[in-house]
Amino acid sequence: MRRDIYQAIADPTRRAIITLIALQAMTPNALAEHFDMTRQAVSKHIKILTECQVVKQEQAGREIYYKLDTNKMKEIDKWLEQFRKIWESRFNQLDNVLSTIKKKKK
Amino acid sequence: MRRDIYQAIADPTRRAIITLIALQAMTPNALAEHFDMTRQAVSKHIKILTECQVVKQEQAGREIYYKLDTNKMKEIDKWLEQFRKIWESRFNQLDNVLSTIKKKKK
DNA sequence: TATATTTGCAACCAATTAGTTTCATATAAA
DNA sequence: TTTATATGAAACTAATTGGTTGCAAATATA
Repeated sequence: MRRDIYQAIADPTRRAIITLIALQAMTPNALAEHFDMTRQAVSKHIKILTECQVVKQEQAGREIYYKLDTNKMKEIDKWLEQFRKIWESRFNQLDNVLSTIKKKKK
Repeated sequence: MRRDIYQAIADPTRRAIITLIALQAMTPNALAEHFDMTRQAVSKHIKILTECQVVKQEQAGREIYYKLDTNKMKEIDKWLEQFRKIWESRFNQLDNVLSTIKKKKK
């Protein structure tokens, strides 16, 4: 099983979970209310996010609050760095201008 | 079939392809030489990247040069924006300091 | 023209994924 | 103590994924 941050964010439900807990720590039950699937399905996503170290947990009695661990998100940001240089370059912008002109001519 | 940028970058081979063509446009055959799999397998990855609009192609006789279209990469960057605010915040940094102290105590 | 090269596509297959239902355990509340 | 609630884990399933081989079409080269 591949368990990395890229695989973690590949699923739309997991991305939604990440966004939700980024705003505020939540229990699996509270999270599940936001989705049209069983609590167990959501829990499986949480498990994957935990394995990928995208979330941290905090036990409070029988409840478990999940919150975001931003370190792995930074990893994606770091990977994007190499492309940022390209899309910020003048050459690339010129390329975009040219393709816009092409589209207008059609 | 889900075909979005997040699914596109989920596979390590596809991420490698993206990095390679970001440096210079390449044909499928040239790309395939970098991987330990058949040319057809690489071509299938290229097809997915095309469907996700991560790559653009340029025909040159019977050869097809694939190059990166950075627009979709920007989309990831945009999604990360909401978390950037968190990991750059003082509160989060304090949180990291505290967890570092905890680890040291162990 | 005959042959070689570059490419995409279809059929197939094993492993993985994302969901389900069922169940066990731990904690809280009556 | 009994009952309700919160959670995780296991077993199962259908769909998807990532690879393979084989083939057809288009273009280049001898």
